[in-house]
Amino acid sequence: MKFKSIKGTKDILPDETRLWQLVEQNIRETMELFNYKEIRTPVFEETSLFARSIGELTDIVGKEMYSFTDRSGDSLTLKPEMTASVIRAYIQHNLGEKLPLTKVYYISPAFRQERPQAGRLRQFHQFGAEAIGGSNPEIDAEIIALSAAIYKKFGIQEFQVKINSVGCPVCRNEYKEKLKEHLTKVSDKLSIESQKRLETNPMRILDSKDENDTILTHDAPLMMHNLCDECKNHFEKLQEALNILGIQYVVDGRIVRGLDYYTKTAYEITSDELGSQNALVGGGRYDLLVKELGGKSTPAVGFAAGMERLLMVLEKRENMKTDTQHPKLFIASADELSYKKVLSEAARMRDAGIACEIDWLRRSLKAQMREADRQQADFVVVIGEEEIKTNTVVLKEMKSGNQNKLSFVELVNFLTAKK
RNA sequence: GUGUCCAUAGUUCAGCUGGUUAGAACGCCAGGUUGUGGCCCUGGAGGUCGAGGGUUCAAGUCCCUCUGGACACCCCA
Repeated sequence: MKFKSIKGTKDILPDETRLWQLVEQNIRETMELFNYKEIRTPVFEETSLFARSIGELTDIVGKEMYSFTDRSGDSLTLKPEMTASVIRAYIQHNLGEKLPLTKVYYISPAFRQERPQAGRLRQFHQFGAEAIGGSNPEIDAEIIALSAAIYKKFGIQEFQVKINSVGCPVCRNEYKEKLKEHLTKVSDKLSIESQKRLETNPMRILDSKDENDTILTHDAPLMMHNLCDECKNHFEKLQEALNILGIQYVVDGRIVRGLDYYTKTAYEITSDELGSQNALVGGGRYDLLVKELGGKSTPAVGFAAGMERLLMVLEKRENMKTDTQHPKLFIASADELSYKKVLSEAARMRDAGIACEIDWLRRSLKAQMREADRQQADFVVVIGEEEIKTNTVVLKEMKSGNQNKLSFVELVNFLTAKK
């Protein structure tokens, strides 16, 4: 085969789009229930936007982003996530001046050049929300509640909300030293991967998948036990708010974030029904990002979730039957001469807002009936010499097989009433 | 980036230790009373056996490389 979709990308075929539309619609409804408004940003941005937000040090930049140079020599990047783009738009359009608290949501493709595996593609789709301009822990709780509400709307109950606090620059730096000191004592017993992490990102050792690492770090200090007064208070108030909102959660001190702009609340929603990549949602507070990207210091909190992962969970339950798109009426022609009348009737139906289909391949009547059945048309009319002469049609209801005679005018009225 | 497994019709798969024109089911097309679908019956189309090299008298079947897929590690914005 000459052309194939790029590694790690997928076509969403006509048989699948109905489900996607339904899922998107449910996400929108829930977002709007919480009064978040949709924002759409371009698929590509200046590379430096992401380099800046992610931090040039990590090997994400350059290694896992789709970056390219355009003809004017500018380095551009297909967005690997939405938050940076949303914040860029927030700053660029001074959204904070119109509204002290900006609440936006998105559904968007994103691109990362990683090795594909279960729940991981190179072009994937994210939905998420950001609340920009508020520092109160109740907003963090709302974001968590909103993300959980979306899964509940789909009837998914089997997920875990795990919360943690990653502190702020003040308490986190102190904590990092303490952690490093602790881990260095057992460094020779850690996995090779974790020994490397001790240099690059010691907090990641806490969520290592190596069982032995987990045992070795069972008494390691956790950020949540080393918070400054302000962060500690925020974390307590968050839990209070979650209790009021009736959100089931567990505190998991091993949830970490790799980037410095994250502050205080960090949370994940995970599912056992996914593979190794078991996170449905990742989110939290990022009070330092707006300023980092050139805006004025503005607190913000948000979440991002994977569409494909949501669909993976949905596909495991059979109750997700979607009503397939189908024409209301199929107009068959009995003979070659009547084809013109079929065309004009189809146009008349569509003008009247009645979804209709005809046979474009000039097949036999039998084949047309088969086609009407396959298309799941509710009704079929056959137009031939007789019908044209008498100005009537026989309307067949496919489900029952019943047929009755109508004039062309009555046909439109009948079907309009059936809409 | 690393590892394991995999790659045959549109789809799901069969093809034994290498041996004549590569099969099945479903799907698709056409017929089975000349103006009526589903079920059933009959027939048909459709495959450079992922690509390229090699071993052999002979390769879908063995070997190598590449590409792609699945899963895990890594990474995780």
